[in-house]
Parts: sequence; structure tokens; C-alpha cells
Amino acid sequence: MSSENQDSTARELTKPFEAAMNKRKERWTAQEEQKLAEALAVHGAQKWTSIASKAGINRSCKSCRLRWMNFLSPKIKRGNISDQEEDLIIRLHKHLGNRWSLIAGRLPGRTDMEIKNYRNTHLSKKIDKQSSNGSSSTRQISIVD
DNA sequence: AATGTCAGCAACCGCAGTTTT
DNA sequence: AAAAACTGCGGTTGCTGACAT
Repeated sequence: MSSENQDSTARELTKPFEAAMNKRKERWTAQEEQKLAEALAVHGAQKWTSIASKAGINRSCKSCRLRWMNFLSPKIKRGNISDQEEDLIIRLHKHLGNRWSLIAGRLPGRTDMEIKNYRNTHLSKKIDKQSSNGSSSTRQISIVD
């Protein structure tokens, strides 16, 4: 039992090293998220370069910012994309192109990454189908600022 | 039950723009 | 004005779970 625990502990300890060596993607743990949230509560969501060290986690400033912006921020709205939102994404993408952050700005609670992923996975299929059926049926769209 | 394949999500990287020194 | 540091964005890719064989 104890040897098994030691083994698992050793594996945990070597994970960052392995990640660095193999460029593996390390998922965020609840502990890391909590430490980051605490550091941000104290120091604010600024100066990302120093947040990681202040939080005491082995992550880059970019990684911390990304995690906060896309998952931990209270502004984030998790859940399925509604039909309305989907329609808006399609229209905005036609209008703006791959300006995901701009599109996200029009969708409260949604992030650029979420929209980018959604477009690249769900909508690309739909659009492929539509284009293969003949794109002449596409609606005329007017974007109102 | 085991293995292979695929789709979706999440993380990282490189670059460009902005701000600070 | 120039260099350095920081921030934000978009593209790419690895990981995981679900489904098929």
C-alpha cells in the first residue's frame, strides 16, 4: 500500500519534469485553480508575469491568464451554445472573419476559445454540409452594431 | 473484452501590438 | 526615441472519452 502511494507520489512529482521534457499538456488541478484564484483575489488580475510565482504554481504567466480568462473568471457562462448564439456566431464570423475575440465580445459570457472551438468543430460540419448542398440558399444577413 | 478511430475540448506556441522604463 | 517587458490573439496540437469494430 505505502509503496503504491510512494509510486504515485513519485509520478506526481515527476509530472512537471516530464511535461517539460515531452511538451505534454498538463491539465489544471483544482489545487492549482484555487491557488491562482487566491493570488488573483489578493493581487488582482494584472501583472500576470508575477501571478504564477505569487500563487506558487508551476505555470507560465500565459497559462495562468488563459485559465482565468477562459474558465475561472466569474463572467464566464458555461453550458451549451443556444441556437440564437449559434446563429449570431455564424453571422459575426461571416462579417468579421476569424476575429474570435471580437465575436466573443458580442456574446456575453462566452470566450474566444470557446467560440473558436465551437466554430471549428460543430459549425464547420454544418457549413460543409450547406456548401455541399449548394450555398446559394444562404440567407442575406445584416449586422447591426 | 480489447483495440482502433474519431470528435471535442483544453493547453501551448509564436507572433504582433501595446505599455513601461 | 529605443529597448524591454507585458498582454492578447489566432493557430495548432495533444489528451480524453465515446463509439465502432
